[in-house]
Amino acid sequence: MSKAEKTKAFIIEKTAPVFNRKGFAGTSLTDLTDATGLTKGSIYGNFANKDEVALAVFEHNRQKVEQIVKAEMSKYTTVREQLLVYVDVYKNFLKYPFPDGGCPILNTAIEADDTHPELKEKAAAAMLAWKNRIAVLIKKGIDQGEFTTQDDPEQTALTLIALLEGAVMITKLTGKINFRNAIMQSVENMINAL
Amino acid sequence: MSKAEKTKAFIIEKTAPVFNRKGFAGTSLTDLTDATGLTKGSIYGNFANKDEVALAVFEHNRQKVEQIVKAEMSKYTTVREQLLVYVDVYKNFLKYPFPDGGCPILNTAIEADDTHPELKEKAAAAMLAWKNRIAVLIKKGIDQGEFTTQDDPEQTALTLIALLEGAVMITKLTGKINFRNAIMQSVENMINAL
DNA sequence: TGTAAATAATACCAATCGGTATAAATTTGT
DNA sequence: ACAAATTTATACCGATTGGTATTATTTACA
Repeated sequence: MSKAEKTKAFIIEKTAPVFNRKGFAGTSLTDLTDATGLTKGSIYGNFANKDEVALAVFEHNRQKVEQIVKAEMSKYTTVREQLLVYVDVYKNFLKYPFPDGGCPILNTAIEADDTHPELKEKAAAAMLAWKNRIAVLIKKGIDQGEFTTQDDPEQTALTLIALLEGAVMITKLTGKINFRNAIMQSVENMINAL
Repeated sequence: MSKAEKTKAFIIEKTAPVFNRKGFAGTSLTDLTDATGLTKGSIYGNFANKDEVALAVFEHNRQKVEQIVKAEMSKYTTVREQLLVYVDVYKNFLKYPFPDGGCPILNTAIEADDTHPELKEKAAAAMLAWKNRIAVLIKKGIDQGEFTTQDDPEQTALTLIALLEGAVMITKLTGKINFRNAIMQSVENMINAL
């Protein structure tokens, strides 16, 4: 890992929480220099522009969530237990190195959908991959005889994601942890009914 | 309605879609003058600053959604039909004068939660009011014997909102209308199971 | 270790940011 | 219709925006 690669990774790591909290438009180059302690010249020596930093940061945050879920899932064998990992991670995200500022897909989706095509595309791809991963898992559960549900796996996957992201949004907005617990209870019921 | 009041309403109406699409940080004063055809002086003669315009715009967009739902609900008598109005409105929002840029509560929640306390507070209040309205409606359904569910009305209300907002987010991000239909089917099933 | 190449810091750029003082134009109440 | 009050437009402010050319420093390789 060369010096440049290290610095690049350093910039991404330090600015990730800023972008995820303030959004792309709300994050200035001064925010980036403040967060890293580096100068503008140094940042622009490693990235072409603000967009490139933001895209790399999104990727970084996305992978962070993916890794947490993957690591937790590997602890379990049944599909049901593995699906319930999402409930645990999104309910107790403080336990994990979850990205500061909340779910990056949700944050990016809302800000970028009308303003930043490149970021929107990245978030959309991440969303589709997420949906497919869950749908495949549910299909596996059905094929293996663990689930008896007649519902379409894709519909269930999308419903699950909507609930998780909705819960994150409502909880961050209102500050009511009970609200998250209530919604997560619904998710749990849904998974247990499969 | 004085001239000033008319202009104020005009500014709010014309800038509402801009704020709802671009967000607070992403909307500049130039955006406001472009959208209205007015000058900076004129806008600042009616509002103290950008924040005041944004707060008034949020209120405007919020009321727009509220009025649509209220008007639709008045067409029905059973609680179940009234709850299903949410499915119809959020599924076929193009049929209605729904705010350009999507659900203002969702948009404001995501952008303002870490950046703009005043806007966050407004969005949080709107969210709580929304949740209470649905919970009261469900309780009414139970008391009148229309619903037989044992579930906590507040939990159901929160789950419903999470699903609606999650569906909006996923659909806007991916552009897949089928995704919205799938999630809305789940909402419908949930309401019909009450 | 010396040197070429890559990286980082400095200093600067035009453009735009939110905001305001003042002047012009338009309402408003009489 | 007229004067007073209000509303709108003009012209400007300092600060900050994203970005860059140049200089200084460090790294990497022979």
